[in-house]
Amino acid sequence: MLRISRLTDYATVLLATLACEPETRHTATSLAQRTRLGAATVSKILKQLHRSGLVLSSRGVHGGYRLAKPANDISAAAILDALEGPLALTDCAAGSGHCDIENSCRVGRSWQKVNLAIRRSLYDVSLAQLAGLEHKAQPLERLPSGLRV
Amino acid sequence: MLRISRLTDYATVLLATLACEPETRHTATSLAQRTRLGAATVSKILKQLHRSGLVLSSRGVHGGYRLAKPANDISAAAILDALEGPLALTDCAAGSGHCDIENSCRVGRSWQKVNLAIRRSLYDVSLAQLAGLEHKAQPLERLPSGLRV
DNA sequence: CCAAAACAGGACTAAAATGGTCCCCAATGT
DNA sequence: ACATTGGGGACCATTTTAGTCCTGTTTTGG
Repeated sequence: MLRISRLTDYATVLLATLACEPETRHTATSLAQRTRLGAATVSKILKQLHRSGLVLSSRGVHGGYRLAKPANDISAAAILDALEGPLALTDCAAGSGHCDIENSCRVGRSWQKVNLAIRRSLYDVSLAQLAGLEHKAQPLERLPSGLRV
Repeated sequence: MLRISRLTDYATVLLATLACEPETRHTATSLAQRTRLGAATVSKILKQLHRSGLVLSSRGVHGGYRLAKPANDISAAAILDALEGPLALTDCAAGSGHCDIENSCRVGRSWQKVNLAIRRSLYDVSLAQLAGLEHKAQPLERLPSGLRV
């Protein structure tokens, strides 16, 4: 139940690897070797992370990827968002909205609260923590306006 | 991202409907009409809820379903568990365990913390709240031993 | 004792999401 | 130039999901 996709899991591993050496450039190939994931898959994920602004990239002979921000400033929620887009817990919450049922709509509203609670949990975990680089607990970026889990 | 299945959403609607009249028996057919969901689908969900012990059923001419417990004692987590089984946020966490990668394992451990935080959020929402029958906030059943989100 | 009403269990199928691979293009540095 | 590396998709196989249907079983009432 309520699982994140495998790609998102991989993304976390990749980001954690980057977080260990934030200064150096890492090519998709080298990251694939380190993590034992398929090269094509790794590349795909990194592209996505780049689109979402979590990593910086440079092309060419000495190109590669590195974190766009300190690992402390990247939340689990941001990683989830990057890979799995702005979906909500329920269809109803996603907003396309043809919620015929009176009763269900009350329910739908309540799921939003759950959404929010979950999202808050995700915001409270940083990449540094996920990577085990944690030094001490530290206040993280706060929930922005749009609330979707 | 991180969405619950549609069936689980339906289940919530059904349970909310039952919660409105906890004393009376409701047939699958009548619930289907009230909620405008397919009769077969509703039936399937109710059977599952029965297997999980969230509703009581009786057969025969005047049979039907009703809540097994007060709506305040049914948590969102219990509903999720009933419909989506004991899966975890990540494969790694689900435990079949051939986590080759050193790095990822550290990550996997950390996802567990996130799991726990999310699960706690889900335990703190009752069916009564989801159904909008809430009177006042009230301490709910506490997290049992097994921790999986 | 039979028939109708309801639930129980599970098989089956169509549709959608997921994960993985490949291909061709653009940039960069030697 | 050319080798290297990322960028953007298309594409396909597999799995998951959701919905339906069929064949019991239990209960009640006539």
